[in-house]
Amino acid sequence: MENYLKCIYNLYVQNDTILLTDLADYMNVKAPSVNSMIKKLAKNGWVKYEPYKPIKITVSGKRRAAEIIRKHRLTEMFLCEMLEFRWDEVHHIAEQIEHINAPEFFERIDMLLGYPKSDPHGSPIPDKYGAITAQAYKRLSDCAKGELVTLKALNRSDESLLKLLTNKNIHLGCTLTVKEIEQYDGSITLKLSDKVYIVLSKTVCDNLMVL
Amino acid sequence: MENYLKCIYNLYVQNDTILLTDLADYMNVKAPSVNSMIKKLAKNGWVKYEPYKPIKITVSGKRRAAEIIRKHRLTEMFLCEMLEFRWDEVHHIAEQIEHINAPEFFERIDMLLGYPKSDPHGSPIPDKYGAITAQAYKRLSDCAKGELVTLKALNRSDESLLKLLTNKNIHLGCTLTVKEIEQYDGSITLKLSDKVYIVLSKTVCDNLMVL
DNA sequence: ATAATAAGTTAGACATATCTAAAAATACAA
DNA sequence: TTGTATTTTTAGATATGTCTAACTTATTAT
Ligand SMILES: [Mn+2]
Ligand SMILES: [Mn+2]
Ligand SMILES: [Mn+2]
Ligand SMILES: [Mn+2]
Repeated sequence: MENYLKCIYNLYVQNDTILLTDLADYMNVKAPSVNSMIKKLAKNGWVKYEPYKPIKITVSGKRRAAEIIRKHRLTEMFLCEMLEFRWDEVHHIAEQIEHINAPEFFERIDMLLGYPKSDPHGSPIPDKYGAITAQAYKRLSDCAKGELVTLKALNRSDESLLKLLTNKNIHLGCTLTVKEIEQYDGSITLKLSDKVYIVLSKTVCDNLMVL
Repeated sequence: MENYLKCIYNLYVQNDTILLTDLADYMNVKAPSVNSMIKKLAKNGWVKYEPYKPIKITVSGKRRAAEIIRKHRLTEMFLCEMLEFRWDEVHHIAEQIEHINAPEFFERIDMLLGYPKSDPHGSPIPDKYGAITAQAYKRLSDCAKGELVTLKALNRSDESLLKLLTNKNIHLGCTLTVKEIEQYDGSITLKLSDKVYIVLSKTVCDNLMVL
């Protein structure tokens, strides 16, 4: 249920109402599984369900989702900061630890980390009341030629994207100058440092959030 | 399955063969639940099962149990040492985290803690191959009048026992002198420090392992 | 040795979470 | 508007882990 709710929340951020089919795709289950789970979530008051209508997350659902996302992101931060994992190694562990029911545990982790505001991928960590501070970042792919920006967060942090970025020496906080934008496919040539130039595809740049 | 196996291991330490009924009691489930679970554990080669015979844990079962116990005890140690939880607060959290499937996670915790040999209750932490170093401690209740001993471990670490000890200022490593043994009920008067004398019941002393 | 008690097993139920196949409702498009 | 495609739902199966009630086997005591 927690994984469903988290997924619903993520889809909701992109689009107010959610198609059962999309949820099934993201969860890697079939439509009937989602259909029956949604009814349970609705019973808990976390989503609004009416037959044949798209799914809507409720206020209490958002709060509940934020709790789980908070645990996930605090865990990822803990793994990177305290246990020195790389940013591409933490997600699958956090995916498990986020379900641990022990508020004091996450409170202590939070304290130990000095109350971080974002996770190792730049995503905001909800506070313990479920409030998430919106980030005013823009896509690197929306930047103009000549702009100098700082990498602040990733949109989706698939392991393969993280590895690609690591290989190219790109990390949160690094500064990028847009040198060239290819009209044909939207790929961007960036200046990373003094003599280091790299080319990133549009697909990659869509997922890099900068300021 | 992991909780069953851990429980089987704990019972095995006390008694080579295990009664299904005892396991049911410890697991807080009914006999038919144990009966069906035992068959699954047997399929995995972790226990030997023959109808109407007592349960025997196999070598591979012991190794598997030790893995889980290792995760449990490392977690408890981490909670006390790094997150500053008290020894009576850690068990229920460890009971959950022991099921996390992420060997690298526990390796890092182990490293961060400096490869501890025992948990906050003095129980030995199995190494990553499942080997447990036996402890040569004796019960405080088996000590003679006049003996001076050090508290090394607890036999069973129920939250209520831990709280009782904390209230009386007794912790691992503290030295105790046996001053008086009451013939009637086996209760013991101990000298804790210069002018601090306390009385502990036989039941408590049975669970205090000393050297 | 027999009866009583304890321990273990089976059958059948329920809850959870998943699936496939088929049916129903809705949306879209010619 | 009418047919096609998409989305959602239902029915029925499978798997896991639990339960109660009833039955069987083993142990213990007289
Ligand atoms: Mn993640
Ligand atoms: Mn998860
Ligand atoms: Mn414990
Ligand atoms: Mn457990």
